[in-house]
Amino acid sequence: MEATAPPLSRKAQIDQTATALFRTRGFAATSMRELAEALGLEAGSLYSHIKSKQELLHRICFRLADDFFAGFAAATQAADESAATQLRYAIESHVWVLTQDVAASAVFLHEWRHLSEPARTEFLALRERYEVGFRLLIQRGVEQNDLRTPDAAFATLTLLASLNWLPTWYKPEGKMPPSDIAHRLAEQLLSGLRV
Amino acid sequence: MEATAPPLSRKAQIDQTATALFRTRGFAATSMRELAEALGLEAGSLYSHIKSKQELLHRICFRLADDFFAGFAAATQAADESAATQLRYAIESHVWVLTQDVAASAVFLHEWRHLSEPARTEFLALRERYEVGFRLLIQRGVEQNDLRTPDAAFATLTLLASLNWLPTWYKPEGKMPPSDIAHRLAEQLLSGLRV
DNA sequence: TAAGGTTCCTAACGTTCGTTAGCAAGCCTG
DNA sequence: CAGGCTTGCTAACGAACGTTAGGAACCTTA
Repeated sequence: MEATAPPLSRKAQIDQTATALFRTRGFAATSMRELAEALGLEAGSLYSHIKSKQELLHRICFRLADDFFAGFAAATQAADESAATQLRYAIESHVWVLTQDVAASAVFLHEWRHLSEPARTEFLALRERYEVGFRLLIQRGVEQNDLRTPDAAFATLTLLASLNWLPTWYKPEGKMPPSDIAHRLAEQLLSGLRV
Repeated sequence: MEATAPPLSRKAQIDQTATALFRTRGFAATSMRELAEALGLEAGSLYSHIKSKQELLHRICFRLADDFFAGFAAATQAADESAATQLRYAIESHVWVLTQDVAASAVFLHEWRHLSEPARTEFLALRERYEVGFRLLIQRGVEQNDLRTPDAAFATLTLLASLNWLPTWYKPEGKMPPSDIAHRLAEQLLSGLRV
């Protein structure tokens, strides 16, 4: 546990404020003047720290992509675990990353379309690769008779959909800690509703 | 089956094109000049048919809200059905509305935040009311021992999340007809993945 | 004390934005 | 054929946009 968080660099403060604004207002509807005012600056001053508005979005999106991949790699590195168990770990890791920075997650999930090329194409390729990781886990789980689904690709999409809706309702100050949320989500998605 | 669709009024054409642009570009990032060009018009000409850009978004969002409520009402009117069965019908209705106009659905789900007040607040109230409808079905299903979940509110959110992700990947020209998608989604969400 | 980096300012640039005004051609209805 | 509705144009409005230039404080390090 850290006693006090180290003071954020000015650049990090800008990233953080931009993330919050991009989340609530959307990237296109957030002006640099709004962002500057939220930081107590004039608009032009921002450009002593950043190169462009686009750079802000790029950093937010790709930093989170890194986090998701790192978490997935850690969740699936234990080769002696069953695919179903690895899937549970991957789900919990995904939820963990989402809850660690809900604002950045929301931007990651909804504002990537405003990335300019070639970043946008690169981003989509990363997302596709991440989804494939989940799909392979589900397929292996089916082969090992631990999971059951008529269509692994279909199941993957709905599973990630359920997880990715979380930033729209999750409040960090809520009663349920992220670990509980992760566990409950994994349980429900793996077990369904039916008796 | 209709032999030929009636020609769309100019206003309806504008709505349709605006929906497609709002979906792919986002509301804020779509200019009236872009919209006009997609229709083969000059920007000023649009205002012979509509009052404002905001009006376009308003009509798209609230028309779809009407469709969702109408479908839900039809799905749950048979009082002799169990809650679990009504839930299945409601899921299938939801998927049906989504697939009938994927572009409008995507706008409905992602661009409502750009509604100006008081429309935005009104919209959120409608969405809340809709979610309550689903939550009550799940709760009744649990009471009737047809469904099982530790937290009905939680289950409702993940269920709608799975459904609402559909417009991001559904292609109308795909092989799977909407009725199959609806059935499969309902099956998976009610049964889960586990053997 | 000198040098260099960090931080922020004012002022302005060219562009694009949503929207309006005024006008005109074509159409259906009487 | 007259009236009005639909449809579309050109031209322009004030405002807001992202970004840049040039300068001035301040802090740290040599």
